[in-house]
Amino acid sequence: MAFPIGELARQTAVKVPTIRYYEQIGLLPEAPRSEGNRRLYGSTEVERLNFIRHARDLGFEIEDIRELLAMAAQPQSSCHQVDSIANNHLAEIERRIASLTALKRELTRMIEECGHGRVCDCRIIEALADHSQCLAEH
Amino acid sequence: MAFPIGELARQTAVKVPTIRYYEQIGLLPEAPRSEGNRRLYGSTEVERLNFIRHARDLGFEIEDIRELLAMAAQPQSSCHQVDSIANNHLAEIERRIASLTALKRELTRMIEECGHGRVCDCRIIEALADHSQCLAEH
DNA sequence: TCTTGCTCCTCTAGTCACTAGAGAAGTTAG
DNA sequence: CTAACTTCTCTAGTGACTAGAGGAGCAAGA
Repeated sequence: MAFPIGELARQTAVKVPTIRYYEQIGLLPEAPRSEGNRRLYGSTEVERLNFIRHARDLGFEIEDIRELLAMAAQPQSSCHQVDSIANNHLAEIERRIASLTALKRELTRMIEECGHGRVCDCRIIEALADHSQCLAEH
Repeated sequence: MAFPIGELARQTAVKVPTIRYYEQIGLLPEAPRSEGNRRLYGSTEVERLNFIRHARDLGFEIEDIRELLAMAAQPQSSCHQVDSIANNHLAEIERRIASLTALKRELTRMIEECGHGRVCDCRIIEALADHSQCLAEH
């Protein structure tokens, strides 16, 4: 029933030091200890840690996850707040995609214009140096 | 001709503590000082800092910028390395866009399935909790 | 000349989410 | 009994800044 931290790490694909870190910041409750002072876990912790890992994979921040866990613990309450966290996160992701796409366009253009010659003619260096080329102005 | 750090900050839109930080890590050379120990700058520093800021805006890491600056200082050498840094960076950006797009898809699906009712029926919480829904399996 | 308010100085510590490493102690297999 | 492995605690490092304390310089107005 009870297994040590390495086994929990294997079952959830979360590294051992990360699990200890999550305990330290209170994302996981303090684990009961064996006689030899090792942390002991059960299936509840596997579930909780999987929840955390999945949310992290999706890019949620630790504080978001803290809130999501608190809400998941109150199944009778409205999921309006859950929805709002997820929607905020989606908006943030969309912002990041848009900004990265703009960067990609600019970089691609810079690279295409580079004649692969000497640095003194390099369009990449030039584009970076030239104040007037900054992203804000596109 | 020579102006203080605040003026450099204004001209380049880089914050004062950031400029001092760049000097500390050697991205900017140590500035000469006035009698009252204030850093003094000229147009050379404006150009260098604009280059740095633009590269940072484009998402280049400090170490990349260090290399780009070193190359820009040798205008007779080949720009092959410049091209390679830019291309690596472009590939990294494309990876990030792809990964964010996958997250967006997953999040959108989760949000759409959420019936906006109680937490006990919330598809978002469920999707996060459910081990089998993890991204790796898509 | 004095004061007010701004800018600047150095230094330390905090952010986020871990990751690395040291040194000691418990556990398991042969 | 020993060797190899896992676990323990603790500290410090990562990247790229940001915040704050406490003190000094400087420019303009009364």
